[in-house]
Amino acid sequence: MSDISDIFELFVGIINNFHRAEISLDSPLEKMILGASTGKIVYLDNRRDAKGKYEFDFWRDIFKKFANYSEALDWLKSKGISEKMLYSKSDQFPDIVFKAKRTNGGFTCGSLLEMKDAKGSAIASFNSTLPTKSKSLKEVDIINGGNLVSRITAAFEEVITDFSEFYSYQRRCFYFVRTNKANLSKTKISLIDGSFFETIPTKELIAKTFLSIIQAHQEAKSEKLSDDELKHLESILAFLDNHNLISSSKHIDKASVKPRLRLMAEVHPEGNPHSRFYPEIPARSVNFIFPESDFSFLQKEAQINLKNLKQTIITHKRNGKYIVLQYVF
DNA sequence: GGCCACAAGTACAGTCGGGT
DNA sequence: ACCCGACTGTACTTGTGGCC
Repeated sequence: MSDISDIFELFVGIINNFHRAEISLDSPLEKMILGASTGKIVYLDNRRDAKGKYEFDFWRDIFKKFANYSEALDWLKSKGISEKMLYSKSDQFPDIVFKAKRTNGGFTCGSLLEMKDAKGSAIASFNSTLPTKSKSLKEVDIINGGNLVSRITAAFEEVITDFSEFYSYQRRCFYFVRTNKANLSKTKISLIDGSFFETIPTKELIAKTFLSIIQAHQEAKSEKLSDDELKHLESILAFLDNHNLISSSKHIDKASVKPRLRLMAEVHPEGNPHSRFYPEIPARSVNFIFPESDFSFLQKEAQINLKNLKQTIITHKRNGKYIVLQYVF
């Protein structure tokens, strides 16, 4: 499993900015992230607001390398990035890709980050991407049904050799989640390791979803499928692992409308660290939640100033223990 | 202990806008 | 122009805590 030191640094940066009162519990999540992580972002989904609202020019370092704007633009165009894309909001997964570091064997760091902001106490639904503990850029492209994210990331990383290794490198996923943003006495903010939401593999989750639809029909019609038929179905449904192919609208012969399946996921309270299942996470707190298996990393980072942070442990019903670094207002 | 009011959770549909 | 994902809004259902 790759190093999470960059995500830890991001968290420390966010806490420091809270301390300096540069941000508060109701600041935009993007402002919190962008203000704490300069120079390590190699894909940013909302380049428009970053520049317009948070004084963060995603392309600044690229432009610095060229004598003038048009030279930079020519280079970007050669990488498949049009002028129109520079400061747009692409609405793709993820919100942010962090820079991967090279090791002698391959890569480390380079995590993916997705933000979820909700007025109520439930985590905003996952619209198109089922949450997982890790994904490669290749998988990201499949989810998005295009290669915009990997194109921009690759341009930033200046990958020339070993692209396929870079492309299939498994990056850890983190979720920056706020709940109750409308009520500051209840607000909770957490940077959460993706494994918290992945208790069974996505492929299995999709297969079981369709199986459950079939079973619901069995019950509704009170017609039983045989065990053999169900087993056969299960093995067929195991093919359905490509989210993009499921959710794209379907051209059906002779039909004048195109059915469009939307795979959305809503977080069960047991999988929501901000729910009553986890009283260790109080209102008005900012948390970093990561698996116990990363504890050795924490010890390595112990020299970093942690004096304002409380350290506790929560137990996920299915995934075991998670360490929580916590700042409470 | 049961009822009620409100909060939390669930399940959708509708809208908007970016990318191709 | 078309395709599709993110975001928004809301109605309905379930859970909970206070009160009689």
